[in-house]
Amino acid sequence: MQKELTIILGPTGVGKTDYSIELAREYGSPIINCDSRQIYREMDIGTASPTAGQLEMVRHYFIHTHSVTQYYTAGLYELEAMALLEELFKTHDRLVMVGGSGMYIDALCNGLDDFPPADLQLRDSLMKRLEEEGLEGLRNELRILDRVSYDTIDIANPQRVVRALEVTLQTGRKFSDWKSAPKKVRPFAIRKIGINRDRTELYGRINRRVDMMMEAGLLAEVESLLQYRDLPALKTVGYREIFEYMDGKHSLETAVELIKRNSRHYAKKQLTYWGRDKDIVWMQMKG
RNA sequence: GGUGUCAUAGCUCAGUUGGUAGAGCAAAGGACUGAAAAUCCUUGUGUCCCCGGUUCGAUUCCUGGUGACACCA
Repeated sequence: MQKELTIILGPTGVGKTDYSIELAREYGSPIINCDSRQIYREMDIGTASPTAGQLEMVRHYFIHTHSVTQYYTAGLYELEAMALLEELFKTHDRLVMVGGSGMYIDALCNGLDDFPPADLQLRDSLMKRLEEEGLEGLRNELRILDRVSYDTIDIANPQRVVRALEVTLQTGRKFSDWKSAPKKVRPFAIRKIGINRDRTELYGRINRRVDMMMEAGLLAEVESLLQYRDLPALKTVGYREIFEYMDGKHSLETAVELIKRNSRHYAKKQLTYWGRDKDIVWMQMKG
C-alpha cells in the first residue's frame, strides 16, 4: 500500500492543533510537529504548544525536543523529520503532520539544496560589515562574485544578500550554482490540507489567544528566557515584544497589543506564503 | 451660562500665505532555498463637521449652528 503523509497547515490561531488530534486519532497516527518554534523546549506558552492533556491523547514528535541554545534550521528539520518518517512508516500507512512553518513544510516536501552548514562566524562578520558599510557594499561584492544571485534575489533584503554572500564566500562556489538541483521525490504520497477562517474571525481568535497566554503566565516564561534573547529562536512574536517591555520601551499593555498585531501580521504572511501552493486543499472552519 | 481652543483617511495628527490634501499607525496585497513566528517590497479620494456669506474659486477667510475639550462662573 502506498504510504501517505497528511500535512495540516494554516495560519496561527486557526485551530490546527485540535483538528490534527482529531485526524490523528482517526488514522491511528502519531503527530509530527512542523512548527519551527514549538520544537523548542524552553518556549511553551508563547508558541501555543499543545497542552499536557493533548500530548497525552496522541504521541507527538518534535514538540519541545530541542533547545533554543542549539542552532536549528529548516535544513536540519528536513533531515531529522525525513529520518523519523522513514521509521514511522514501517509501522503506519498514514501519518499526520501539523504546523505553521511554511518553509519547514516545503523543506520536507520538496527538499532543500545541499548547502553546507552555515558558518556562523562568517555570518557575524558579514552582519558587522552590513552595519559599517551598509547594504550597498555587500551588494556590490555580490554583484562581482555571483551576478546571477544579484539579479534574482531580493536585493533590498539584507538577510538575503548576506546569505548569498555567506554561501559563496564560504564554499568558493556561487550561491546561485547551489540552487540548481531539482526537487527531491519523497517515497510517500503527500496530501496538504489548509485550514482557514474568515479573516475577522481569525483575528478575533488570535487576539483572544494572546490574552489567554498572558493569563497563563507568558510574562514569567519570557522573563526566564532573558539570557537567550539574542538567539534566533527568541526573535519570535510574543517574546520580542515582552523583552522590549522589560527594556522599558513600552508598557506591558502596549506589549500585549503589539503581540496581537504582530500575530495578525504573521497569520497574513502565512496565508500569502501558501497562496501559490496549488497542492493545498483548503478547508473553511467556522465557529 | 460666559470665554477660549479644536473639528482633515478606520486611529493619531500635519498641511494648504484661498487653486479640493499627506505622514505615522491600522488595513490590504506581494516576495520567499538552512534566521522563516525571520527578513524584505508595494498600496493613501477622504462629504477636509453642517448651513450660509465674501471670492473667478473656500477644506483654508467671515457669520451662525452642532460637537469635543479647557478655563471662568
